[in-house]
Amino acid sequence: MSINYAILGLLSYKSMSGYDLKKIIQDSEFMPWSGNNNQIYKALTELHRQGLVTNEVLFQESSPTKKIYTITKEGLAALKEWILSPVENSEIKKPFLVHLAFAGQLDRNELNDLIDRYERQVEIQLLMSQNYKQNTDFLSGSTELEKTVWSFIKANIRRTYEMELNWIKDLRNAVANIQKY
Amino acid sequence: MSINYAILGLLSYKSMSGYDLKKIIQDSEFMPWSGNNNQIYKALTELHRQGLVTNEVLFQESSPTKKIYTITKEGLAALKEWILSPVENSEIKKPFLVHLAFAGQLDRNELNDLIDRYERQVEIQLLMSQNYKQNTDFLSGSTELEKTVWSFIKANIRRTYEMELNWIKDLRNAVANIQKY
DNA sequence: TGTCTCATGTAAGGGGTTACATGATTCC
DNA sequence: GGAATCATGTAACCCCTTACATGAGACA
Repeated sequence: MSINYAILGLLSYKSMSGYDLKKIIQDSEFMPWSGNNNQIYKALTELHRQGLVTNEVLFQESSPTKKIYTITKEGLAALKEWILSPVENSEIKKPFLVHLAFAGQLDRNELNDLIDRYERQVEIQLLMSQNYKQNTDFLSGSTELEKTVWSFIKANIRRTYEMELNWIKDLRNAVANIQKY
Repeated sequence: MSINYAILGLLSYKSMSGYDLKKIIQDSEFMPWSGNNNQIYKALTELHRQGLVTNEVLFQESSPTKKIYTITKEGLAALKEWILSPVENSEIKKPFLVHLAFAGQLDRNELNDLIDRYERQVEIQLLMSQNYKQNTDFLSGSTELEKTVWSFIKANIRRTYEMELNWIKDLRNAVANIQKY
């Protein structure tokens, strides 16, 4: 899954600059790219070379010149083809599970502390994902279908954190009920 | 989070060769490394250089010579320090969510098909994670604490897939109830 | 005065991936 | 005869990350 298709997808909603794309991708929780300059500007150069986007240079007073990118009909076709192509498997990295796997090295207090710290970490992530007022309202605003899928994307993230919090509580109880250490 | 600590952790359970470590890491669902040769053998060379492991060369008839790695007391100290160090945030990459974000490009049938295919994909992943008889029984076998944490690691993965399947069902219902496309 | 935002781009380095290399034994 | 397992290692490549570079205006 290349960032190029995510960029095409965002441009299918609205024409915008590399800088705008960068902010959206960086702030998004479900797009798995950091959105650093190198990625964005290299991707846009490549998409332009392939004729999937065009750009219009916009001179501004009191701000740097920017390039507004617009998706072409070839770009829309490539986007649709990609959306329907096989979906890569999810990748889930939870460093906590690796720490936990070797909890045999810890005493009771140290393990409880590790679990407590992880719980607070996940609570913070859940709060941030809920409080986050996206500057991407235009992305979820147009049709009823689009509103639905974007709300479900948010719900997917929220449920992931909620599941994790429930699991942590069960883990803590199970650990507390162990007699011998 | 470096693979080096995962290797130290595995060696804290049992001394073994790079080849053994490779198989365990490749087969494990929660250790986020592919476990290719380059990673494993480079990590072992580095751990050896740092004095965190020692190795013993073992000549065999009818099999290649192998090196059995054993964790040192410095290695155990480094491992424990790492387990108690701050846990990195989880990273969750779900390419399906990116496809879904641009579902506005699809008609009803195409979207339903996309959802159905993802559901089957997750069902298969859930089945594989359940049916998987680990050759790492020795890892979960020693103390009650270790048995508990390893069963919770498995449960975490299982619950992740179950949550996803529930979410897919809700998504399908919500999409079906949309009148206008 | 220093930091933030806007705006685009480059350079260096680190980590990961696949593929190559060897060679005996076992299984189909 | 061909593939898989055991076993260790190297080489080339790609992607991603951080940091550098420029420069004006706004805000504290």
